[in-house]
Amino acid sequence: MVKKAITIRDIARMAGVSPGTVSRAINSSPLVSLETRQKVMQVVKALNYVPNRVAQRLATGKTLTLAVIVPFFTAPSVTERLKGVVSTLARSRYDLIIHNIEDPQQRADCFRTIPRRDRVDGVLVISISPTDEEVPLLAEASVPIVLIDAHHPALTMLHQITVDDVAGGRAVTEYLIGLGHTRIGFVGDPADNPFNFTSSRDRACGYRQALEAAGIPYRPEYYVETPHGRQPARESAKRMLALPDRPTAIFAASDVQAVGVLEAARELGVRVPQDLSVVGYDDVEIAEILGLTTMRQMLFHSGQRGVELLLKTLENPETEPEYEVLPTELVIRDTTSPPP
Amino acid sequence: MVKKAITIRDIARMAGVSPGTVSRAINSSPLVSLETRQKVMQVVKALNYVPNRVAQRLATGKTLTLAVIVPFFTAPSVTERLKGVVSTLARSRYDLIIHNIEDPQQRADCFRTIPRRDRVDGVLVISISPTDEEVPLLAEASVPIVLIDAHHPALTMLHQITVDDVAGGRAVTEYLIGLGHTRIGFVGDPADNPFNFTSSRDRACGYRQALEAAGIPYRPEYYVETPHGRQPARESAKRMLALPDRPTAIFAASDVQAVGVLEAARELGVRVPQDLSVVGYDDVEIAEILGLTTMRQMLFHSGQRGVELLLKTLENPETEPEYEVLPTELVIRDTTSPPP
DNA sequence: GTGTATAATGAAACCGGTTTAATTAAACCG
DNA sequence: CGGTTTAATTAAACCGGTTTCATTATACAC
Repeated sequence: MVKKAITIRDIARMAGVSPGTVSRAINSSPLVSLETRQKVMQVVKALNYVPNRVAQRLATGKTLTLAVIVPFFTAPSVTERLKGVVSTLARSRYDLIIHNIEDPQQRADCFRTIPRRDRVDGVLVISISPTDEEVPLLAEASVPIVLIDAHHPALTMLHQITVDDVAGGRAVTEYLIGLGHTRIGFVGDPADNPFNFTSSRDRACGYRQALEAAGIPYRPEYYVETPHGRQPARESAKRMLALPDRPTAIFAASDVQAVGVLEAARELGVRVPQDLSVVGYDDVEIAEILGLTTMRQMLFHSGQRGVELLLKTLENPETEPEYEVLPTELVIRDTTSPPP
Repeated sequence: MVKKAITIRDIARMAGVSPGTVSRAINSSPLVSLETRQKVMQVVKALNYVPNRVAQRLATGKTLTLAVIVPFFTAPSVTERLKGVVSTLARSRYDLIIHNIEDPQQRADCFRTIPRRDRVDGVLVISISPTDEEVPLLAEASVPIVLIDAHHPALTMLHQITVDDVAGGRAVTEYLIGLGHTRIGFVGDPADNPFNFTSSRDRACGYRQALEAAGIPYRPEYYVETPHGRQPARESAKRMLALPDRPTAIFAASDVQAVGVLEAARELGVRVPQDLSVVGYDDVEIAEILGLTTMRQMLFHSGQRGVELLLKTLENPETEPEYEVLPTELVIRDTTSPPP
């Protein structure tokens, strides 16, 4: 039943050569004669022999495997980045192992155990900014690491691909202010969260900056933090829209949350964009479908670029670390207009 | 710079025992005294030693890795199944490597090279039904394989988790007929495609069965095959809705395509559901957001279940292969009504 | 024809663990 | 107290490749 796998020694015996020669023949080393190579390859073909990957890895010290660490990949923006990674890697000879982080414990384990030479050749981290305690783990890792949509000022030895979320948040808010809005709400994730997600926090920061610059006082009742997801955003938005002096525009820290805001408006009979402008962030597919005004990020491209940098570094370890700030672009659709 | 990794022999030397004893101590074998174990563990702790994974794999013959093969995971339904897989696996000790198939060549390579004992301990295949030529490859694979949303009658030795798409397609069509519709269109994927995707084909089959059973003649102009995706579906739907005798209902083979149909209707000023009923398939998140009537599949659950079966089989290779047909459920929302 | 560089191959070490077989030490028993 | 189990440990083989080093065969030069 369990047919014994054939090994390089079997091939060697049948071809009448030594295992070393078989290895050389297979790996197209110049140290083997054409005649011998053909003889070996013939046997290889006949027995349908494929070298044992694990043995190769042990012998060469290369795993030919990369890891990607993603937070609980429920958010479409994360999935989209992941697509960029997977798609770009499809054309390389590397395997990709995916590590899903659903709680802080897993996260700690991952950062400690994954970036090791005996497990993978390189690591991509998506949307998880390292905490100060995690910095040394990553800084001293024995394999190259690339942060995508994540960053830490102390990690200058790593490639980092980010977006300037503060500027993005500011731009969205300035756009709304430019339309004439002064009562502008913000619906985002908790700034203080166990995963150290920074994007919502940064966008909120830009939001405040823009308000301040325009001389619009910050009103706490217009700022709400809510667990990520559509439903929580909807509930929060409903409460905000029930205020006596409700906002005329709401900036959501992600498209997913913007959808929640739209649903809240619909439920309460608040018309969009006549009574309420809504802006999201990310420009995932749903935004286009719903005609949502949003700040576009290069999600797919960020994954793609991360892989490129990682592969480049694997080829040439001396590659200078890059700190790339990807551009964003405001996509104006049907959910924004001047205030009533 | 490249700090040499510490090996089990280093630990052995420092603890004053043999490598074998260290191995046993680490793996909590009963063949080591409490005293020795403590001594060893102390050194392990001090040097922060972690056994080399690759060496372990070679020595034990277990890879502690599973592979999942997914078709070019752009479709939300596939992503959703994958989430079920990843999420369920998070609590196990297995790594997951993901293989993305974007063209028939990759597919052939995958089926040939992945299901090998030296690469992974088990394989999950999502939404790719094997062709007749691929059957022997899978049947004779040396590791357990589970098909999710895929099937082949000859593969009775594999676990298969499917949905009865014919019945599902029939049910959707019967529902529309029950509402009074007789001019019912179908928008689906090409039945004949290089990936051997069968779901659209099967749903179309159910569609025809239902029409026939109701004595409604099948009209070729109401049946269209179009590349997967929103835009192609939109264009096809626009053509269908421009017919002099346009359908009063359209059944789309997936929610993604149903969205395209909705967009087409909006563009042409056809009101949904008053002038046109639209039904999708899958019940991905967008369906709920848009209020789309659709046939719900247990997407996440299918991934979860696939992992469960695979893990069970890995634990006990004698496990009887299961052929599970997951139920579907028609979710009626706002895009369907009796014909005008 | 001898000496030497070159090409091709084989033998053996190695990667870093696990596991079996052999060995030693302690415990038990009549 | 000698003989036999039993427990704990070591030594060595093994997993299946790659690679270094030594060896042999061939070609070439003088």
